[in-house]
Parts: sequence; C-alpha cells; structure tokens
Amino acid sequence: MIEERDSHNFIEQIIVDDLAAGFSSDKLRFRFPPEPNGYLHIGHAASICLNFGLGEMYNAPVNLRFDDTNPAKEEQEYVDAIKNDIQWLGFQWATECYSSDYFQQLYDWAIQLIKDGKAYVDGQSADVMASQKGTPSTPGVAGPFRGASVDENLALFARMKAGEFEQGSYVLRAKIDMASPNMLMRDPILYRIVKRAHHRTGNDWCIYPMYDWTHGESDYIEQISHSLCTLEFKMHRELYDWFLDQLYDPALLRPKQREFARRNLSYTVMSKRKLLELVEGKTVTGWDDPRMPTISGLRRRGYTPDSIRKFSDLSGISKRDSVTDVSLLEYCIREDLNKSATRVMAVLDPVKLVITNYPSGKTEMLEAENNPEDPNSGTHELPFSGELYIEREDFKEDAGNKFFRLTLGNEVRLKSAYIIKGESVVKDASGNITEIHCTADLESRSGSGTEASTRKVKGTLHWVSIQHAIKAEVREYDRLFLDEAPDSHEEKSFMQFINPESLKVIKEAYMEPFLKDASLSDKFQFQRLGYFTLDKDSTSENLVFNKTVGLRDSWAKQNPAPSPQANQPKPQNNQGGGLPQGQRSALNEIQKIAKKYTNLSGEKLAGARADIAKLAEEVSYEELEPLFQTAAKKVGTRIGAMIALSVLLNKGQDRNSEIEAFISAGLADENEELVNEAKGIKN
RNA sequence: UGGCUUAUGGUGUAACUGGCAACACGUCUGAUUUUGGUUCAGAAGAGUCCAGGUUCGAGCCCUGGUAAGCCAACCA
Repeated sequence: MIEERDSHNFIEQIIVDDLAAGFSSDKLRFRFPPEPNGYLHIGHAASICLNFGLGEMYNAPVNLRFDDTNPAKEEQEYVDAIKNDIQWLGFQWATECYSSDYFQQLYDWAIQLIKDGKAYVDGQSADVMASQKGTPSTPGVAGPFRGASVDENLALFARMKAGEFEQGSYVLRAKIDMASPNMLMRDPILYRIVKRAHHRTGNDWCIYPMYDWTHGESDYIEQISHSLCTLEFKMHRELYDWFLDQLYDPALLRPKQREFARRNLSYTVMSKRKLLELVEGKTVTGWDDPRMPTISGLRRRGYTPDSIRKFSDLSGISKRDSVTDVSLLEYCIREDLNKSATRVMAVLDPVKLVITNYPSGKTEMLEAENNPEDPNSGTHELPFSGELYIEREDFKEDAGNKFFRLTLGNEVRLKSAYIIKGESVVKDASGNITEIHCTADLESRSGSGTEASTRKVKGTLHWVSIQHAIKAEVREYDRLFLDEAPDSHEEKSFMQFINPESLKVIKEAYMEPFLKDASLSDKFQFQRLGYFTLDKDSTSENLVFNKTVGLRDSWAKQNPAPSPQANQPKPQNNQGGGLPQGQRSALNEIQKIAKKYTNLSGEKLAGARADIAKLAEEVSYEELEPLFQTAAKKVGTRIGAMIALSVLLNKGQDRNSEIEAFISAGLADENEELVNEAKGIKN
C-alpha cells in the first residue's frame, strides 16, 4: 500500500535524505532495543511503531535486541512479556538478538582497545573517580591509573575477568579526555565487575560491559543502519561515534544514532522506575493493572493493537518535550471499538421498572442489533418481561425539558423494545424510589413494523429483564493521577498525586444473558455507557468486566456534575466573547488583513486598504479602541486600526484623548504607510 | 558559573528551495439518529518565545537575549 504522505517526520526525512544521497535501501536495517527490566509501556509503543513502521515502509529488517548487560536488574519474565507485547501489537521482528550474545566479541575488542592504549584498568573507589571527573563546568583530572602501561592493564583486566577481584574494586575505562565538556567523554567505564548470574550467560562472566560500550557495537555487529533512541542519549552520540572510530572497518556499514523525544501521556507516569514503584508499593495490582500505561495494562483494559498504533501515528515524532493528552488515546480506542464492539445492555446502578399493562408472567424474546455501524454484524436475542431494571439516573420525578429520559407522564423508548410512559413511583420510608411504574405502548415493539413502532420519542433507555439478567462485577477506572504531569514537580513526589478513586468496583451489575458466554478477547459496548471487556479475573460463576472507556457524553458535560474527579475543564480565554457575532467578525477580518499589510504593495495594497475601510463600516468605536494598544512592532495592525479609525471619524465619531494619542503615535512612527494614514486623519 | 537540545492555537504535530500558518485531538453551534454514541455541516481558537537585522516578502535566514529539558550511576 502506498501511503499518501507529503510530509515526513524528521527521522523519516533523515532516511529519505540518506537514500537520496546514494545510500542503498537494501542496507536499511533497524532495531528495537529494550532492556528486559520492566514491562513495555505506551511510550515504548512510539519507538516500536517508529522502528517497525520504518521496517514496513522500506521492507527492511527490524531486530528485537534485548539490551541485557546488567544481570542485577534483568529477568527472563520481562523478556517474555516484551516479546508478547510486540507480537500483540502486530509487529514481526527479523531476528531476536541479545547484547549478551556479543560479550565475547566485546571483550576481544576491549583487549584491542587496551593494546592500542585507548583503555585502562582503574582500581580507585567510585567516589574518588567521581571527584576526579569534575563537574559540567569544571574539567576533570587524571587519576593515578591513567598512565599505566599496556602490559599492566592487560594483566589487570585478565584478572578482572578471571574473578580475582571483588565486585566494585576495579573497572575498565576508555582513555579519552578528562577535560571534555561532555562528561561522558571523561574516561567512561567500559566494564565493571558484577558477581551475579546472568539470565542467559549464567556464570560465564563476572565482568559486564556498560551500555555505551555495548549498544553502538551491537548496532555495528548487526549492521543496523539507523539506531534510533530517545533524546536523553543525545550526549552519548559523541561516545557512540568515538567507539566506532576505534574499530570501524570501512568495508562494513557504519551505524548512526539519531534521537527523538520520548512521549509522555497526561495524568500518568512513564518511567520504568516509577511504574515499578507503583507495582511494588501495591498502588496497583501489577504491571498489567488496567490503570497502568503499560501495553499489558492497556490490553487488559480493553485497548486494541490498532488503537495503540493509531495513537502512535497521530502523536507523531519530534525533538521537543511534550505531554500528549489522554483524550487522544481515548479517541483512538473509541474510534476502533465503535466499528467493532458488539452492542449489549447492562445496568450498573439499577432501579426497578414495572410495566403495569404488560401481561403478568409473560416473557418474550426480542431481537437486538449487534452493531449498527456494521450491517453484517447480525443480531442476537434479548429477553423481555414486565419487570426490568433501568439505570437509576435515567429517571427523574420532575425534570427540566432538557432531560430526555424517563419522567412521570413522559414517553421514552426502551432500546430494542417498547415505548413506555412513566406513571407513578413507589418510595420507601425515607423517600428513596424503590419502583417506577409505567405503561407500555404494546403496539410499539421495535422492528414490528407498526406505525407505533416508528414513532419518534425524545429519549432511549437501556434496560435488562430482572428475571433473565445475569449478575456480574464491573470495574470502572479513572486516571491514576490527579495531576496532568505528576512527575514534573520538583518539590513533590509523583506519589502525592495518586487519585484515590482511580478504581470503582460495582459488585453487582445486571446484564443481559447474552454476556454469560463472553470471552477474554470479546469487546462490548454496554449501550449508552461505554466499552467493556472481560477481565482475566473472571470465573464462570463470577464474571468481571473492565470499563475500557466511556462513550463521549455531551449530556454529562452540560450537567456541572458534582463529581470530585479531576475532569475540571480548563478555562479557555475567549476574547471578545461579549460582543455581537457579526461585529466581531468584521473586526477580526480587519486584523487578519492588516496583519500582512506591510507585506503588500501596489494593487494588492490598495485592495487591502479598501477592504479594511469597507469592513470598518461595521465596526464600533468601542471595539476598535483596544487596538490602539497594539504593540509598536505590529505595524500592520496599527495601520489597519488607523484606516478603520478614519472611517469612524468620517461617520461622525467624536475625537477623544485616546484617539489623539493614537494618531500622534502614528505620525511619529518610522513606517511610512502608517505616517501617511495618520496624516490623512489629521486633516 | 560549562556543554547539548528544543521553542508554532488548550494539546500533539505540519508548513518542500523564504510566498495568505495546515491537520488531528479537544472546545462550541446546528442537522440526523431507537445509544445525549456514531455520522454530517459549521464555528471559535495562533502575528509562530522576546528584541533587533537581511528581504518586495521571514515560522523558516542572520545577531543577541529568554525559558524549558538533558548531562557529573560500576543503570539503560
């Protein structure tokens, strides 16, 4: 499929440029390099979609490479979860690689570096080495080990590898430049001693290579053409290139690193460390808690691979820090599920509805559409009877005319069933409604084809038959944090912003019996409520549904709901809001034209001047006056205001001090046009 | 007090070699609707961080500022 695309993100542009400069497209090769020390999250999805997307676009291989150089933090569990998530997203890697597969090669190259006098063993403490390193604004100094001979270094390094030294006692460092403005170039560590079993190499090694030494060389070994990573590695690029310089064979492809901004999502955190803290602190139930921004959490919540890929696509790639609003993610999943989710009915907060004229004891099977968006989706059966549950908030004894739901004396449609009219309510001693009594128009059954069945009524309600309903648990989720960017506050921990009401469990919701056969992969729309999916905690006796996301709800927006949630709409500055529509647009037009006024000349200029003058006929002085305050730089706008002012004065507007001040400021301006307009008024 | 990077509607991204700042989300109208969903039609909202400069013309080029992010782990 050829994608219609006239603009590339800057990474794609780099590749386009490389190709144009003669780089052969069959040498294109990418990689996704996770460290197996945590679960993948929605931020990783950006990198996954970028790398694998590039692979698909150019039909180039994309390796999955586990960057497993730290046996203290990495585990097989994470390897399995990461592979599962990538496959679930629908991507196929060319080769499954591990940095640990290159340990021997890396070691051999390190020996070479020592022999070339480019690396040395340092036996100082971490503290001492840190102090010698200097600070970003002051250069570092050489330590006593820096001048050791090649033979001494070779011997020491061999003993490190042989396990003769304690963990932490010696390191191998590159010998670069202790005075470099780039701290990473001040003799970075290549190897450290870690006496710990590795998930793949076991106890074969007790020295492990560091990230910088490993990553670029792994790219080189795999002949990755474009090594894409996030911005915080920008500084590492100099080191990446330095290492390559030491061992690069010109006959082979030389990888290059490029950096893009990591993606943040509003109202959540996105670092593995913080996510781990949520898991270990039991704030959530696990990495796949449906409130987590992990791929596995989103999957359990009911998100689809398509929705996540769409989200990555819409979010784009750039080099600036940003926080993408969750509403975009929600849009993506709604859009996907709207097309595919099976429509069913469930009542979360029930109140009993009795249809007094429906034959007592009678039940009938109705037909319900599976998905009105998909004509081929078919129907399913739905039992109806004279005693139903409806949503408590769908009834009000007396309500304004904007309430489209059930009230006393009003008609509404029961979805896929009959039109009913509210007649009376039954209340308990404390005044709570326990039953609503209504009558049905028995001719109005949906799909019956009668005239009554096609009558228009204002509202439609979802319902379940009490006798036939199945009970199930429903879990509703809200954002995990109350702050838009919980980890952006220097003085406060992100944990202080935890939303205490991020999980709401409804132990007994009532659902149509169709749902008893639901499976984990099914996606449902509970009509009028939102999208739901079965949770893995479900058993055949106790079904558990997760709410993926609610439907858009323009009714809820109108009602300033007393909800304590963090959904407060941000105030938007709506300038000029108090002014009549027509006049505002005339002034706006003037501003628009005037903005570019100084760019014009000749006929165009004359035309613009005439347009402004004409529009000014519809502008009042009160509207115009604020423009007198326009910054001196915005000459065009001031000229426009001057022209408009002249029109108003001709119409009989009295001169006041503001007007005089504006005119004299115009006369004193450097811009000739402005001076001319001001002169024109002066007379 | 050093270095690197970034700065475009509320949010996220576009704008080719300088040429009327575009798209999506969100917001607001209206129509349609057996989901207050969907769909459809429309609107509001940005002088492109600031100050200068070059140019007929600057978001883009030049100079100088400002702000934000990253950089001193034997983490990746």
